[in-house]
Amino acid sequence: MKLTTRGRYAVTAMLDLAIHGDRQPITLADISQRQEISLSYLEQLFSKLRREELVRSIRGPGGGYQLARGFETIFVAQIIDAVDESIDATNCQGRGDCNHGEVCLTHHLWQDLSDQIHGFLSGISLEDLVKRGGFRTSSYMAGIVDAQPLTIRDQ
Amino acid sequence: MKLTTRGRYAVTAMLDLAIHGDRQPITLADISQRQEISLSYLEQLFSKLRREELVRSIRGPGGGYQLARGFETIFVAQIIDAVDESIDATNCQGRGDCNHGEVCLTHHLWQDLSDQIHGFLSGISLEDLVKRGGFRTSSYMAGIVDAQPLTIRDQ
DNA sequence: ATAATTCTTGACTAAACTAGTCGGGTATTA
DNA sequence: TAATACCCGACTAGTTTAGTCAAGAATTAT
Repeated sequence: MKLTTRGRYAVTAMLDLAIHGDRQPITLADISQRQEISLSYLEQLFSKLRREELVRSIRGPGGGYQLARGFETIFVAQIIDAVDESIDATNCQGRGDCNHGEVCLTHHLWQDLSDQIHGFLSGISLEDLVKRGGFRTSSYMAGIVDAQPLTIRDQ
Repeated sequence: MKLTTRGRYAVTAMLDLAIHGDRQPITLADISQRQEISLSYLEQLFSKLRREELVRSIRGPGGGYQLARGFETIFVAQIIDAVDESIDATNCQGRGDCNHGEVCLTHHLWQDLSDQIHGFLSGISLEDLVKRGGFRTSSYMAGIVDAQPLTIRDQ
């Protein structure tokens, strides 16, 4: 798993679909305008989302994209996994040869963290996001105060 | 907050200090050999760790680095914050102007995730890591099976 | 003193990645 | 047959990562 702006874009776009796409298909041009994401970039993302069967595409005039299944069965972790393909595992690749052929000192720590994050994001569906208007469990202000850039890279 | 291999290196190096440095100072050359991290790269990292007063340095022969305080009071989140300075908040910078001047659809979601991760890593001290030999709470095999690269970027 | 050791600092770099553009497709509908 | 909208691959500027290199300053041992 991996999480960059790309993943955020994908989740945002999927959420847009979930909100607006209950009847007719939604064009990427619409999503592009509403969410301020470049159209070409959206095309790249949706190519992956379609391959992972999270969305369905309909070509031609009146076409666009739809969720491939109910929004209560699509989870944030799945969306992120679809677009942020986790190419290389920099150090030990999940196997414990990070340090002189043995497991490195902090291997388990990152493993735990990985589990933690994956678990968290696997528990949040598009339905949750739609219904809670963004899924903040605690107060709004707490979020603003605590706001900081956040990045986690690699296995 | 931000988490890359740099953060992992830093935590690994600090853990090495916690394990080996209870009496005399430890040289970066030692850590470099034991943990297979480039010496020059370690120098960069420890420069930051020292500025954040997580370690103390002693120059000259017999010198090296020591933890600046007890290992039960140094937490993983602090180490990562020290080396992975979170320069830019790509989209809304923590303020809610991500989308047309309003908060973007998934703002709260990433906020929650950020809190989640920070909370998790703020609860783990070097002492925890030393005593549990890597801090795996669940079974070892579960970790191996679930092993995947993992990356989270930005606010 | 002076040599060896070890930290200290800054400039530089190859490789990778991100976010995005561009151009040319193909399917479908009006 | 023209317009719409998805589809796909190649290309790119900018940033970041992980690392090298070189010079210097403090401290200890001889």
